[in-house]
Amino acid sequence: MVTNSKQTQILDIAEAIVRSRGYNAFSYSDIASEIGVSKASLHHHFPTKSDLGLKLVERFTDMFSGALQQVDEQHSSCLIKLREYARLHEGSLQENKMCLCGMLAAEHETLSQSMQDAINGYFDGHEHWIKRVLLKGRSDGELAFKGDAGRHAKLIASSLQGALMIAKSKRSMDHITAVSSQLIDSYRAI
Amino acid sequence: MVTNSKQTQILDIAEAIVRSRGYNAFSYSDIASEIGVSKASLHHHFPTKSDLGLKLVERFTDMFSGALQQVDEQHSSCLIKLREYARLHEGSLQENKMCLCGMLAAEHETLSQSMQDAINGYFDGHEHWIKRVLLKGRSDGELAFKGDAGRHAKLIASSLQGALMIAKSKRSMDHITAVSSQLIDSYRAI
DNA sequence: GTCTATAGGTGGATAGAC
DNA sequence: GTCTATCCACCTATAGAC
Repeated sequence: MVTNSKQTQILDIAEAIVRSRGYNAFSYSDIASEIGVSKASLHHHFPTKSDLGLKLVERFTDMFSGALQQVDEQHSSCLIKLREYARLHEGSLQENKMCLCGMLAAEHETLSQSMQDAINGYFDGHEHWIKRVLLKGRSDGELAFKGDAGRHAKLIASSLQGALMIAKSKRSMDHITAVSSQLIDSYRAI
Repeated sequence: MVTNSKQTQILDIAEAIVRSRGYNAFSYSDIASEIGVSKASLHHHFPTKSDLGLKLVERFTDMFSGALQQVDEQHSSCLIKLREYARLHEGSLQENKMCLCGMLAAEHETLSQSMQDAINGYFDGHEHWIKRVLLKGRSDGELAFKGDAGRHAKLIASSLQGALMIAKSKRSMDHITAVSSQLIDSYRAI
């Protein structure tokens, strides 16, 4: 895939704004003034705001999938995989940004059906990945937890999304690192 | 405090809209059409949107404090207190609504300073309450967890906020109940 | 692909009559 | 306290020239 530089530039700026202020608080005008083109030009690349929003979600989902694949390739330890998963969220807050899909989940009811579906798909993918890591880690004796792995996966994904939201609101790296490291500690065997 | 019925009515409707669609996706016009008054009348009661928003947060914080106080009075078991805390969040989703302050935390950067401060105060209060319950529960031998109670309090508050957000997005009571009950299981002694 | 111009709508907020 | 009328800024989106 060749990265059309103009579209990429638009998506980059749009993503940054949405992740810090939300979908309903951003406009084509914000992007236009930031990259120095007219609003009409933006409509040439993304006819409607919903088109742009959907691309944002798809690109973010792909990006995160790639990151998780890299984690899978670079680490065999499931404890470390889990820690890397948490760190991906911590990194988000260093730029004072939420997870794109976490932000959009809050605004879910105001979005187009296609965006809603894509967002839910994002979370399903996360739960699936975490569940797989948990099961493998437990059978390896590296992770310890009681009960259904799927429920734990939901808990882990939810914790990090909630932690990001609260930490961003408090502008507190301390909050996200506390939650992140406490979470890992809770699943470490021994 | 006598409840001025008109202001209460306005706040009730505003809260319902914000908790389902968010602060930036709601307008005086939405409230006006729902209760059958003009926008100008609303401005008489709440001069600016930010005034209205601040009252919403203050009222919600008071309401939740009252609920927690009731939990403290009605239950001596810290395990049950914790479960009741989680249930307060589950109840929210039954009307397909987020926690007011969770929703506003996502939109935090777009809000007035006074609203931002009030929202952060809400979360501080929660962490404080949970931490106290955790410490008492552990010393009673009813709850079990390793490490700092403050970090666990942050984890618990974050989990439920995140679970609400994802569950609402998926319209899945299953998601919030899974997280809620898994969370309680994790802190139960034995 | 980019622009100017503009349409058509809605946002929060105010003036002033009743 | 409530209304109508109105202001002005901003929104998403389109038309049509270059």
